[in-house]
Amino acid sequence: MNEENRLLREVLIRVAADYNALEMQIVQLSQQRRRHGHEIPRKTRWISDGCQWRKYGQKMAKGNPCPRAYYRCTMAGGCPVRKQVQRCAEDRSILTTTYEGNHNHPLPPPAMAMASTTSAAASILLSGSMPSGDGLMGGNFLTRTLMPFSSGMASISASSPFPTVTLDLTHAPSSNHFQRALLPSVAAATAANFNVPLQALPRRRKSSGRHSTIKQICRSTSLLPSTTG
DNA sequence: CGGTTTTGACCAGCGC
DNA sequence: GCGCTGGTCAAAACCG
Ligand SMILES: [Zn+2]
Repeated sequence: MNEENRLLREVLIRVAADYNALEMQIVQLSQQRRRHGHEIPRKTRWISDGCQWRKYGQKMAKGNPCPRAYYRCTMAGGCPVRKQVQRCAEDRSILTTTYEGNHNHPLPPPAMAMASTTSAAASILLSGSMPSGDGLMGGNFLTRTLMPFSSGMASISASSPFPTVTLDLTHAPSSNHFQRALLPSVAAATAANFNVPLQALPRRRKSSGRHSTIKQICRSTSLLPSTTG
């Protein structure tokens, strides 16, 4: 266990390093373009999750004055990813975003890089510490995994029935870039390790079929007004 | 003009 | 079976 933890730590540190490098590259590139007058258009600008979302519904919660919005990924035809966003009633600054399913198409480069690395980390973890008896994630070991990484800025917990990851970024620091990269990473990791055979449900309406689900609870620092996110 | 948001209708589950 | 409720459709409005 200790050995695995050490290994995991190294992997995570590596992830962090990769992310830092990528972010630096992005910043440099954007600055260069700004210098050259080639400002990145709003449309193709970086989106919160790295994907384009189309809103397809909104419902008012019964006892809450905060509506719930439903989005669908429009980056590729037939991308089964859905997303629903809900604001907390009392604390308007808290958003709860729920992603369901995994993308059908490649993600943007930074997210992809992070995703692959994170996936590798999760893979190592699974093969190493998991007794592989139940085949599913055995409790909170993903939590422990990403704990040193987050160290108070995010907590990850998983539930058994089907891949469900809950990120609580309520008190995250100013680096919300990190969140943007972390989210698709976790998504891809769960997709890679808990590859559920999509079970061709004939257009079921309810009962969010067997997909990996990711809940993200975060404060809306400046993230909320993201138009398509 | 194309794509997205808005917004009421609609429809399937589910509890009673 | 009935009505409530949450999720989705689709047409119109909206916007760059
Ligand atoms: Zn997608």
